[in-house]
Amino acid sequence: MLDIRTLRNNPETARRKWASRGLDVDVDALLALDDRRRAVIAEVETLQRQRNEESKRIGQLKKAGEDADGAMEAVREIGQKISALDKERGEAESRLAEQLMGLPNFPHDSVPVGADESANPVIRTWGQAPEQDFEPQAHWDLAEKLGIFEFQRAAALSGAGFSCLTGAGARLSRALISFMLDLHTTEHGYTEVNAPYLVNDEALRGTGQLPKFAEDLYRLPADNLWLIPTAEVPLTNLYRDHIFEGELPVNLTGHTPCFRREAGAAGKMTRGMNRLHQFDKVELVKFVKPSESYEALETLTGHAEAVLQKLGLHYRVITLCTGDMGFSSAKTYDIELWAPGQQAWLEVSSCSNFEDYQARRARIRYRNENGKPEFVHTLNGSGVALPRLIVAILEQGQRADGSVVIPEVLRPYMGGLERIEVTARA
RNA sequence: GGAGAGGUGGCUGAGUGGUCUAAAGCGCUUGAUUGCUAAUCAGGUGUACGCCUAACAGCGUACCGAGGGUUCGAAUCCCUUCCUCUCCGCCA
Repeated sequence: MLDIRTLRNNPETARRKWASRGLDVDVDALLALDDRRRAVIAEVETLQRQRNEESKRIGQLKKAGEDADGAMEAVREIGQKISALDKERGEAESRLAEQLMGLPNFPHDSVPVGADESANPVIRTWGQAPEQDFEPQAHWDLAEKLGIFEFQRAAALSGAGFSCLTGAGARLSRALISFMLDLHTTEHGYTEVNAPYLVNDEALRGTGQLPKFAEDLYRLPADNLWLIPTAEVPLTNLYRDHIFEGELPVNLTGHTPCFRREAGAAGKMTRGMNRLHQFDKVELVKFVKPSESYEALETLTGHAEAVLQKLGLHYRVITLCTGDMGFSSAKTYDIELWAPGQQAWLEVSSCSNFEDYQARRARIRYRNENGKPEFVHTLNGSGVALPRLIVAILEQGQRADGSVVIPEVLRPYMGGLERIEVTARA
């Protein structure tokens, strides 16, 4: 959520920032609503002051044994005015808050302006495509031969969009989770968190999924809870309503499954493990002072890249343009892995600086140099998502005979296994 | 799931209708004093919003888990709800 005062002070900037995201926002209407809200507040508070003074006087009169009936009647009338105006105040405040909650963050000035993903610049590429003097297979074909996925059986349980890893596939998944968590906790300075997978409305409002994106989420109506679409939600909201007292920066990492309805994904690349309703992910979350957040975004992105570098995987980093950025973000880098079997780049991580947008919604603050509470900046990024990482390991690591080489850093987590062989299926 | 107890300022904890603009203690902080430390004394010590501003200055309003109600007036009475603790039951 943005600060209404920012809009008040710079309405033109606000219009321009939202326009760069393709939104035409009626800023004047918002400001008019804000004017009315403040006028009502001033009126209510004046009346409340009168009531306080008069009530106190009534108490004194009664104590002195004097007649207070007239005064009581007068205060009763004030009270009636207050309740009428107070209702109006509540309406004005909640209407303004709802409207602000529904508006996305401002893009940072360094973000390239563009309409859609075709305007996302590639800012660096790491490694190179493996030399494969054969026609590389897509992972869904490889998986079949390796006997490590059970798509059909998963679909029988839960429908399309669910995967089931078996044998070396399941172990690979577990190995990757351990490897990534170990890396982030021992070399990158993150604290590991094992957080709830079910959260309430308030948590989802804090990070920006609600109220606008309910259709992307799985909901449990009997308990009024939602399945998390990313660990960002529980990890960031761990510090909802908190004031940090000098312990910043705070860095959290955690592995969770993620649940997404993918309501708008019809027709997109959904074969194999490219896009699932449930997948595992290791997430990175940072709480930092505002002055440090853009430096922290570079660091965080580097931590996600380190995972891929240690695994020896070819990837690239792009900057999302204004039209392609997520709702709450001020600046986002996407990391994409090369999938030779599909001749495609697959997004495995999205690293964002939300500035104070989430912090204001979730009321996450710290004490600045003057001891005054101020909103922190929050960041997060996948470090990284499992399915597409496995896709890239399989497709980049495949050999002519269909076997797949396990990256060296993973072997200790795989009981020393060096390759997954085609004969693996029982 | 059943029975009971409880949620008050950074912490402990008083407060059952009108100087509560919340006692006291601890912590923190400023100053004084004693040659250092310590001790003692005096003062200060929350958050949000609004008004006014050069101001993180001043004035005001709200906030005693949350929401609603009664009342001239609510931390205090009533209702709803969330959470915590204890005991019992069930259970990985």
